[in-house]
Amino acid sequence: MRVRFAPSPTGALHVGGARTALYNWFAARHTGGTLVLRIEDTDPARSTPENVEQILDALNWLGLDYDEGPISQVSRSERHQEVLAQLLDDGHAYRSNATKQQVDAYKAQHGSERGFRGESEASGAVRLRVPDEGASVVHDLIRGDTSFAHVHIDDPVIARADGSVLYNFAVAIDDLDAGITHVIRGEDHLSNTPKQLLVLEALGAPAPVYAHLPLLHGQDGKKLSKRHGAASVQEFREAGYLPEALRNYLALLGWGTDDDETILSTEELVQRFTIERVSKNPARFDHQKLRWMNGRYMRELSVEELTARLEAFTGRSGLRDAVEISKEKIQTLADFWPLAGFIFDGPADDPAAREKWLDEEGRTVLQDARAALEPIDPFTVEAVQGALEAVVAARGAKPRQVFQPVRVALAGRPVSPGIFETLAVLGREESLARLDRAIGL
RNA sequence: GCCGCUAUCGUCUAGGGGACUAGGACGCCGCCCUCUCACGGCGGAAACCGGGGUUCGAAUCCCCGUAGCGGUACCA
Repeated sequence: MRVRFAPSPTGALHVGGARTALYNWFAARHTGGTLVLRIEDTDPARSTPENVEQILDALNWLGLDYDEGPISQVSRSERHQEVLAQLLDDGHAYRSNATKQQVDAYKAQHGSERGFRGESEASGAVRLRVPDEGASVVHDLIRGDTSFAHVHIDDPVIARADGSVLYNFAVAIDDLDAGITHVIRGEDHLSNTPKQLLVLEALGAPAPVYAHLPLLHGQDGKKLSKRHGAASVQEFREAGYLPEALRNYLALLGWGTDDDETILSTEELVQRFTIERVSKNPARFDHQKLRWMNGRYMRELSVEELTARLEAFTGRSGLRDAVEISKEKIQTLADFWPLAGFIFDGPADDPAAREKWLDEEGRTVLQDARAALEPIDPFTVEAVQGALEAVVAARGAKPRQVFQPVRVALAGRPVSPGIFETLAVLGREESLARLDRAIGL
């Protein structure tokens, strides 16, 4: 099996494109086949080298490698011109100066039962001659056979007047030359497939097998875009998601196993993936489920590994102890600093929390707590826990009436990792200093 | 408008004629655990788009309708 991922460098790699890349990668790795990366840059107005770089970067971060490429589509223009000349020569294509208005007028005149057919002229854009009779059938592994009657298809422009080729032509030639056996791409390409089939047929060349993936939508059912929050792979990376979690989530958007397993490692995904099991209906992207899944993946990492990722993500070092006591409470890498940053940068400033927990009574609690903690050595989780529980007992208070003021004194906010663990990580000196500062307020 | 694709809980899905009082996951609700927030455990509410067929029997097959989406570019 030879498959390809062929993004157009007109912007960042979006999750829809990433999902397409992932499925191609699964198909190739599952069968021991080959994945070709091709950059569809035939639109000079929208394609930039920066975007190519960004796409390559995103694929790399996602952990998707390829066996051939990246090859630029424009780099193959010599070959494209050769085929174009051949089609012009043997009458499968012709030049035409017909404008959009003329095409519309033609169709208005002939009704819906007749696609546009132009006259051969000496100059102009190149159009492919579509037969009046018959139909092109797309053989699709996901959708079965879909038939498109030729009478409904306009003679498509396959090259601009300046000679540069267009997508529906280039894609057919490039897939053919690359020996692509299975074209796995988004469903938005299904309706244009007969035009590509017609190019191949004019050449007497064989067609690949297709697999048109259902599209991805935002939570509102509309096409996924910026309005839905993160939409590009880069944005998910910056939002603190793990590539392995994103792979798992994306894999399940349009594909599932017969036993409906949810957490599947990349190895399992490769082993179990088959195109035939891809769903036919469009899927909505659910950030909440991704978040949940990302949390699962983070908790499965060792403290060492998670620390390494968090240090890379935050650009800080010495995070290990803080990571260890925060691990169960965060779902993304970005959640860490808001939760545990106070350990390094000092208490956060939360007036509402101070007002609620560091009132007159709260400060007497802190004095008791300070007195109980002061003599402790070594300053371990067990030791501080014993000391604070003794304070609770001595005051006849509810546990939270003691723990919350201490928490706010240390963290500045009412939410933090476990209070005993936090004390132990901060150490005796720093803990007492923070209590003193809060008492003095 | 025309052409095409699709249609199971709010969302992702399992299901491919009888195993369906329709299963799982996220989310939601309740309870438990508990120093906050989480994590974890237990329980609950929640769906076969509508109408015709085919069949002894339809979520599963066919047709029509409806809805959503895609295409209809000298974009990809």
